Amino acid sequence: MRQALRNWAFVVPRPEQRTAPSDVRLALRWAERASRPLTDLMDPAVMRAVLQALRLKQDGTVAAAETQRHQRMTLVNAVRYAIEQGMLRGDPIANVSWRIAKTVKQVDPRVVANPAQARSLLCAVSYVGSHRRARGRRLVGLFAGMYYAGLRPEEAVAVTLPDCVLPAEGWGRAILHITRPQAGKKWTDTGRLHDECGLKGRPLGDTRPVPLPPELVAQWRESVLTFGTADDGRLFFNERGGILASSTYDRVWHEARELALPPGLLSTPLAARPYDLRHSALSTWLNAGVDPTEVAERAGNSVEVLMTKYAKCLYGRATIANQRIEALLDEYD
DNA sequence: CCAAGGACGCATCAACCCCA
DNA sequence: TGGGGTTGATGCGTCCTTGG
Repeated sequence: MRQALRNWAFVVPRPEQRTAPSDVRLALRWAERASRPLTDLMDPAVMRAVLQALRLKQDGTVAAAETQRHQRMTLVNAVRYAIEQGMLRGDPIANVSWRIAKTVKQVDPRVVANPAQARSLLCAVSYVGSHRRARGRRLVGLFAGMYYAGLRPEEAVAVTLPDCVLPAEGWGRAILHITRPQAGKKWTDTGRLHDECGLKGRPLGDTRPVPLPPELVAQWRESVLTFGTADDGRLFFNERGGILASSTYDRVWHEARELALPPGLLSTPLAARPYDLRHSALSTWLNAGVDPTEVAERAGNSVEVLMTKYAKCLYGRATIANQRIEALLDEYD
């Protein structure tokens, strides 16, 4: 739905003020008046021009392949609906031969940070912002959770103290069950910036236990001691105790990157985005020889996706496999 | 294997808040 | 009261599962 509404931006003139429901009606009426007849789409030349236009962004430059795909998807759905309503006789898109832009499906190995780089990045996070307001210090644990436990950002943002087992020594555990995807105030049921829903691709109420390495447990314990938790028990929160917006931690991350990385690495894709910490975590585990089934379980995705997505990052696995086979054969020598 | 579909993330600028 | 610190809104981009 959000995607569909987004595409109205191509039709509706950008409003100077917030769009109230009555304005939507006005906009739809305007679109009706300003549009060409639907049947014009049956002319392949017109259809081709429409497809061509969907390749561009509002500023006129070519959009990313995934974005092009989404724009086209929305059009295909609209056309299907028109056919269903008897407003079009045939499928105008089928008449136009059109190649969909190729998209990259694998993780770029250059984004993966090694443990030393990850540690210095996390350390740098604590130096971001003033010490008193602690813009960075408050978020060290958030990023640590993405790196040491492979959490997705929206999972890390939602972690609460009651869901964690944080022993003084050794491994801990967190039970993930809700996430806080950022949707925008206009689109949530509650009218707040974030929605509350179940884990990605799973029914509401489903949970995923995630083991927490000792280094992370220590980090989170310290965070709770220093900053406490939000009213609802969340470990990480903004200055006013609210849910962290992606723009908030993204800014901190970029400042930390500038502090931690030498100029030569700063311009590379190395850990460019917070999500790359998760990529780093998963590829590190796989290369350490952890069973892919176990990695997939901890990460919360399927083995198939895991292995195809991280194919380019798996340079150490063949060696490990060879060693294991050799050891097994030696045993029976 | 690949396209579809939906959910989520990131960049950037505007707006707001807080404190000296 | 002004300016730095911080969060919010929005358009574009990515991740990942499903189903043919």
